[in-house]
Order: sequence, then C-alpha cells, then structure tokens
Amino acid sequence: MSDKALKKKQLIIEKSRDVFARKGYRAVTMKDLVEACGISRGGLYLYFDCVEAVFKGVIESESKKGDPDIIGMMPSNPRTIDYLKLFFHEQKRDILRGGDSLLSAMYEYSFEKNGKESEEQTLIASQFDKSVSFLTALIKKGNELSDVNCEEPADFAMSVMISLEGMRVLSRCMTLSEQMVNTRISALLAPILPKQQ
Amino acid sequence: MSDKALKKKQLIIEKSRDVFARKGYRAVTMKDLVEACGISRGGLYLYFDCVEAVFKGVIESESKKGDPDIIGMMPSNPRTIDYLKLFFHEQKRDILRGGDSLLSAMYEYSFEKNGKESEEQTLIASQFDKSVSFLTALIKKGNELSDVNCEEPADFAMSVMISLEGMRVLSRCMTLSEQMVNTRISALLAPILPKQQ
Amino acid sequence: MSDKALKKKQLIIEKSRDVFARKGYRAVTMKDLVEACGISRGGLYLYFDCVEAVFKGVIESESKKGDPDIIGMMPSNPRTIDYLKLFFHEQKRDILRGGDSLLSAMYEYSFEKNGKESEEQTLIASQFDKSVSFLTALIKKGNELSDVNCEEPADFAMSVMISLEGMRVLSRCMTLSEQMVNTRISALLAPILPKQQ
Amino acid sequence: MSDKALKKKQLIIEKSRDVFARKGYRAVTMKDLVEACGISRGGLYLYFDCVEAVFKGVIESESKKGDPDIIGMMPSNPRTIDYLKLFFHEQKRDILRGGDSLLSAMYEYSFEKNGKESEEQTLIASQFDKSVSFLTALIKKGNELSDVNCEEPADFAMSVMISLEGMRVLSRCMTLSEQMVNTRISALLAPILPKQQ
DNA sequence: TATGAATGAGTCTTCATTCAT
DNA sequence: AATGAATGAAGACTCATTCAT
Repeated sequence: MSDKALKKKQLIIEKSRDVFARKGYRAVTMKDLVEACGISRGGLYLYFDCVEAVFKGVIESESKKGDPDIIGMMPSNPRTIDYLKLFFHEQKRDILRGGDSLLSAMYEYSFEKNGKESEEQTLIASQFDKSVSFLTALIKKGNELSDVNCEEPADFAMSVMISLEGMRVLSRCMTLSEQMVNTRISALLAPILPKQQ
Repeated sequence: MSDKALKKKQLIIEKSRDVFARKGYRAVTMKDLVEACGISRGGLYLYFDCVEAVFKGVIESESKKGDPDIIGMMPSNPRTIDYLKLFFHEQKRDILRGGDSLLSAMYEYSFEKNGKESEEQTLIASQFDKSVSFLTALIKKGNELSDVNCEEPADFAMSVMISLEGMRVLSRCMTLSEQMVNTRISALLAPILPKQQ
Repeated sequence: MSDKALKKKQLIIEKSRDVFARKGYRAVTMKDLVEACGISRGGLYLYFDCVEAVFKGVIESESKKGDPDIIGMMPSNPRTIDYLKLFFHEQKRDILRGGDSLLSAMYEYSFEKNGKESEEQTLIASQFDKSVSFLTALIKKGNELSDVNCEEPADFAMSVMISLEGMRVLSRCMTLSEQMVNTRISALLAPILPKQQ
Repeated sequence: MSDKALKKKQLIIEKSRDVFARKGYRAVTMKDLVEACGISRGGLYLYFDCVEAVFKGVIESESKKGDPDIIGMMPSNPRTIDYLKLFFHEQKRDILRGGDSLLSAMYEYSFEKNGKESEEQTLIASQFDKSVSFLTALIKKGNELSDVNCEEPADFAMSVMISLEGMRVLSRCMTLSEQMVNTRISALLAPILPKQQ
C-alpha cells in the first residue's frame, strides 16, 4: 500500500474513532463512517471491507498510540513508586474519560465475539491481561527496590485491575465522581505502600 | 388488562429472556422474539411496541424475581454474617453464570442510554446502587450486632460492589475460574470479618 | 405453505416468466421482477430468496405445463405417425416462438452452471435428454407397428434432436422462416417414413 | 493510432479473450479485464469505452484469426473433398473445444442484441451465414469437379450447419463424446460423398 | 384477540466511469 | 499515455411496523 493510501487509511481511522466512541460498535453503520470521514460510500470500501474492519483498525491504532505512554516514560525515573503513580494516574484518566472513550464499543464487540466460541481472546480480555502483567512486573520491581511491599504481586495486580475495570465500566453507565475514584485508587494502593509519611 | 392478557405478556417475557441472554440487546430483532415466542408478528405488537419494550419487560420481571431471594429470607435468620454469605454466594453465582445471563444485554442497553443525555438512570446504575444500598444496610446491621466490624459501611460496600462488577463484566469477555472468584470474594470480606484463627 | 401463498407464488412465477423471456437470465434483477409482479421488494422475498430461485420456479412451472401436451394427447390416437407429427409440430412451434420463449434464459443459465463443475445436469441437457428419450420410444413403437422404419431409433432420435436444437437456438439469434423450418423438418422425417403415398 | 497503441490494444484483446471464454459475456466486469490485462482502469478506458467495446474487439480479432485457416489453404490443393474434410475437422475441433471457446459469450451477446430490435445481424447469425456460404461454395465447386454429388448445395449446407450449430451449443451445456461427434459428422457428409463401399 | 402477508425505508456492497496527477 | 483513487448510482437484502382478515 502506498504512502498516500496509508495516510488516507489513518484519516479514516481517526474520524471513525469518534463515531465508535459516540455510538458504540453495533449501532455504527457504514453510512455513519462515510459521513464522518467525508468520503463516498465506495471510497470507504477501497480501504475497509466492513464496519468490523474499520473498528479493528481503530483499535489497533489506539493500542499503538496508548502503549508508549507509560512504558516510554519509565526509563527516566529511578523510583518504582513513581511509575505506579503514573500508571494509576492513566487508569484514573481513562476511567473518568466519559463519552470520549472506546470502552463501550470494545465491550459490545467483546460481548459479541465471546458468544461465538472462537479461539481468539476478546479485546477486553487481552487488554486486561496486558495490564495485569504490566502491573505485576512493576510491583515485583518495586519489591526488589523496597519501594513497595507486596507478598503476592500477581494476585494483588489482578485484584487491583478488577476493581479498576469495575470502575471503568460503571463510569460508562453512571457518573463516578473524581473524588470517589481518587479514594478508591488510594485504598487499592495503600496495602503495598510503605507505612506513613 | 385482563388476566389472560397478563399471562400472555408473561409468556412473551419468559421466552424473550433467553433470546436477550443469548444475543445481547442490539442484535435482537422482532423476528427473533416472534420465533422464540411462537406467536405472530402482529400478536407481539399487541403487547409490546418494540424490542425495547420487551426488553424493559424482561428486566422488570427479572428484578421482581431476583429481589425476594435474599430480602425475603432475611427475617428468618438472626446472624448477619449468614446473610452476607448468602449475598456473596448469589453474587458469585451471577458472576459465573456465563451465557445464561442478561448482563451483556443490560450493558449494551445501558451504554446506549448513557450516550443520550437522558435524566433516567441506566439499568446498570440502578442495579448497582441498589446492591450498594443493600450491602451497606447489611453491614450496618452487622456492626450493631458485632457480627462484623466495619468503620465505613457505605464506602466499604461501594468498594466491594465495584470489584464484583469488575468480575461480572470480565466474565462475559473471558473465562474466570471459580477458584479465582472464591479467592477474590474471600479477600473482599476478610477485612470486616471478626479475627479468628 | 398455505393455499393463498401458493397462488401468490404462482402469480409471481407467471409474471416473472415474461421478464425472463424478454431479458434472458443474467440481465434480470429483483427490481425487474418486483415491478413486473406489482408487489413490493420485501414482498417478493417472502416467496423467493433470489432471482435464481424465481427462475427455477418458472422453469419448474413451465415443465409441468409443457409435459402433458404431447403425452396426454397420445392415448387417443392409434397411429404412431400422428404422434410423430404432433411432436414435430410442437417442436416447430417452439422454434418459431421467438421472443416469447425462455430459451435464451435457459441457455444463459445453463452456460453459467456448466462452467462451475457441478454434478447436476444443466437445464438444457436434461430437457434435451428427455426429448431424445421420448422420440426414441416413439420411433420404437412405430417400428413395432410398421408405421415407420428406422434401424437405429436412438441414433436417429439424437440426430434429429440435434438439428432441432440447432434451429431452436439459431432462431433466437436470427430470423428463420417458417418455410425453411418446414422443409428441414420434412427432410429429417423423410428417411423413416414409408416410401410414397 | 500509433503503432505502439495498436500493440497495446492487441494485448488487451488477447488477455481479455480468455476472460470472456471463461466467464461468458454478461458476467465480465471492467475489473476482470483490468486484472487480466495487468493495466490500470484508466488505461483500459484509453483504448476501449466499455466491456462491450472490448468484446467486439475480441470477436473481430478472432474472426481475422480464424478466417485464413481454411480459405488460405485452399488454393494449394486440387481436391475439394480434402477441403471438406479440413472444414469438418475444424468444426469438430470447435465443437469439442469446451471451456476455451467464446461461444457462450457470443450467444449471450447475440441473445441480448436480438432482443433489442436492431437492424444489425447478431454475431451468431453473421458467423452462421458465412459458414453456410462458404460450405455452399465448396460443394458447388465439388460438384463441378465431380468430387461430390449434391443437388441442392445451399439447402444441404444449411442443413449441415444447423446440425453442427446444434452440437456446438449443446457441447456448452453437456458433454458430447468425440465418438458421437464423429458419427454425426460422417452421417452428415455421407449423402454427397461418392458411393464407394 | 390473533394472524401473517405486505410494505418501504434503510443498509450493505459492487461497479462503470471520471479525473487529478 | 498511464495511473488508480474517488464517486455515486444501482442492485441485493433485511427489518420494524402496519393492516386486512
């Protein structure tokens, strides 16, 4: 695919992203995408076969965009505890992001895929697993450096991510106050932080 | 509405429930419902205006069915801790229920409704709030009876329900082992249970 | 299927027949059929899944209609030679029928099906084989009754039907004069007819 | 048109020929041709306005190619009977050619054109007439040389070509054995060949 | 009440044709 | 000359909803 075509594809993905964020997955039609992108019906088909293909493109693009945020920033700072804060800060931002997020669409898509007994992991599952792994690794490192103190890192990470996922998904169905999210996150972190200061 | 009509409505609701459990909300068509109910297209319209109306009926019926289980049983038993166990047992069952549950459909529906800025609470929100209130009340009672020891019942209940909701929704996108759910629930309850060993 | 539905199906088939006779097979769209039948798009789909299904219906109906003509008339007359004349008369009518015939459509359809290596015989092939068998049987009977004299009935029938098929298909691409067809048919029959009278 | 352009046109025609032989006429799209030719969409339009134009080009090229075979060879040989054999040999080859032939496409095209009452002769008709004329001339010559003996050359040629056309078109809808075609052709020729035993 | 045939609007998808580069 | 991205019209198909019976 030519360079120009790649740019066009990227443009479609960016414009479509907002449509999925606004309408979820199932409710989105080719017409919605075509209108959001300002191209013709046939034009969209030059780059994507169907709504699902566009959605996959959006997700892939999103994950490329999202990944570097934390991992990229890590080497510059020596204390694990700061990575942890960064990680939770990102999680909080994601939870409170509201209508701008792809989460609803991802859940709709995952619900649908989970129904059909396919081998593949759902989007939600793979993202969840990735986060658990990352957090586990972070805590193990923190243990080594005595930044944190956690006896069962994998277990702890899982329990934390479950809570965060609960807030994330609830925030798409009701209003969660920033205050409440702050309180929750503090409570989650407390057990492994060094007592006092 | 005549008695016969009510029965018919109930029949439609029961048959339709399975369709929503299987296909979610958005994917369900009038045809699906008509076929599942074994009645005519016109017949369905006599009782419900659209798919959404049937779904609302299903949800309402479900909540009537679900509510009494625990609350109805409470008066007969003196120890709060047993209610708690019952409550968590139900939650666990719900989390592990898999494809038979309406959860996916309820989320799809709530996502959709949350998008449009309507005044009404989403299904998920109202169910969540109800559970938090119930659990809060239970713990307060437990405090009084010294069955449990919890300084911030509302706060604690919220935090517990968030975790449970996380597991509930994740279980529709990936496989959660019963073992893991047991461990999680025990960990959630531990802080307020009387120390024993 | 109810009686009424069968009638409707028959109506669609009759109206559609003319469309196929006029436009052939490949050029016919659902829209053409819908307009010819005076029903709605959706209405047609209640009875037929696609253009091909309608066409198959037309062909089936046609063959039911066509079959009795000759065979039904046979018992009433003792002399084979008259059946032969009747058979050839029908063939001639079919050849000269012009634009009212389904032949073009059947060829288009058979060309298409013959391309894909399917097990099934093409329409044209099965009709051809049927005619050859029928004519063979007729001539054998005629031999018995000494109405005609033909040493190789199967061979002869095949050769006759090939000629008739040639005329049939050519008549859809050019004008064949009735006179010419008469001459041809007489020439085909001559070898087996009793000399003179 | 420049020499280079002519070559390009010829290339398109050659590549497209196979597409028409494989898919017939109506089923062929510009995309098919573009892909078969390995040129751009726009490129094809520089030389041909539409699919029909390419098809006409293919047919014209084909007839130029086919014509010389027999006629060109004739002067070098004194005995008519050998030309006849050559002619029938070619016919037989054409009948048995199967999927490589343009016949289906030509019939589809002729059916379509015959439908619209245009003045022009259909492809099939003009090819048929040409063959009849040629065979008639051949037989007349044969009569003169006493190579064959045929009282009504035009009539005879017509009847022979009708049979051949019947076999040709049937062979696109069913399998004709080479044996059968041989037998048929011998039977057709027999009446005018010098008795020999 | 109950039926299910019928409608037509809406979506998906393909394709001939154009046009800026 | 040549490219191939882009267009939009046209066809296939589905579905919520209505209505005569």
